[in-house]
Amino acid sequence: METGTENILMEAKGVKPTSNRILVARAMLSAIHPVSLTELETMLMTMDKSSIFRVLNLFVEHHIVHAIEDGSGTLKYEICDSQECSIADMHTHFYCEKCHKTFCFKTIQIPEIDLPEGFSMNSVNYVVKGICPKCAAKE
Amino acid sequence: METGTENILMEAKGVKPTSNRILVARAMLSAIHPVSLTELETMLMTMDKSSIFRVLNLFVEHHIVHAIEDGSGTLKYEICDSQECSIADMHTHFYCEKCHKTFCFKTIQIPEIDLPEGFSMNSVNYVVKGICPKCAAKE
DNA sequence: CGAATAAATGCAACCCGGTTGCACCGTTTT
DNA sequence: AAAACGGTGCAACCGGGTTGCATTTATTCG
Repeated sequence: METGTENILMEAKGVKPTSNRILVARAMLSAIHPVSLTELETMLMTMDKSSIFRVLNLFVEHHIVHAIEDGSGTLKYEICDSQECSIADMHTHFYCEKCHKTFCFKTIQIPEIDLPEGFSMNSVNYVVKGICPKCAAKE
Repeated sequence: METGTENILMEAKGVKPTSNRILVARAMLSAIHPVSLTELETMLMTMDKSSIFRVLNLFVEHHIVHAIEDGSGTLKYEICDSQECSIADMHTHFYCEKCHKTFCFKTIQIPEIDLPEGFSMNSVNYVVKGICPKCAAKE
């Protein structure tokens, strides 16, 4: 298999690029919206759900992808833009309640807040729910 | 049964205060943290899970309570403070990854963002994940 | 190189939160 | 009092997520 962006991503984070992992990474890179486990399952019919699940978890641990809770009830995943994928890199998401798609507002940073004394932050999730332009037009 | 805060809440929103609904409302008022369906189930052992579920959904529809996705995978519910419970009233939440409790930062408003053209907002969810003071001290 | 070891994968089964269909029961209406 | 309606409990279901285990694939080491 040819070495592509995927492998660079993984090797940079110390993850061995197995063929399955490359498949998952490619599928995610080709997706426009953040994808769910189930979506990946249908995209990668050669792979078992549990394998995809484990690859995703591995990726999350190694900050190759991050998980988004968009309020649909199912987790969505997307490739981290930056090497760090720290809180400052996290962006806002939008969940359309009509078409059930999740949008990334990559240009909109999550506004920071001051936590009360003693609380320490690991991650932030900022999701706006509403209607996307396409669905609004369909009315 | 004595008329209390619960009934006023419900009647103000046009919801008939049945005994079960009063039970759910009381349980939620007595809780410190936002509660899940399962937690309510153990608090109200006389009620069936599906009944609690339906009461919660009814309350959400009538803006008596709102649902929070704290990233634990299970929905949490809490009584709305204000009559309106509009976006401006929504506050920030904190999910402790150690003790799995959800905290309300009622004083911290969710910072607003400008959505791209065409997107309309119905609700916002802002959740910070990390470690709470109690769990940090236990180390 | 080939055996021993470790890692990755597929399969099947499971868990659990959420949800629904349906029958029953209590309340309201006429 | 009968009919209509809403609320409730029960049981069953659904689907996302997760795990145990056996098998395959890759890696290490003699």
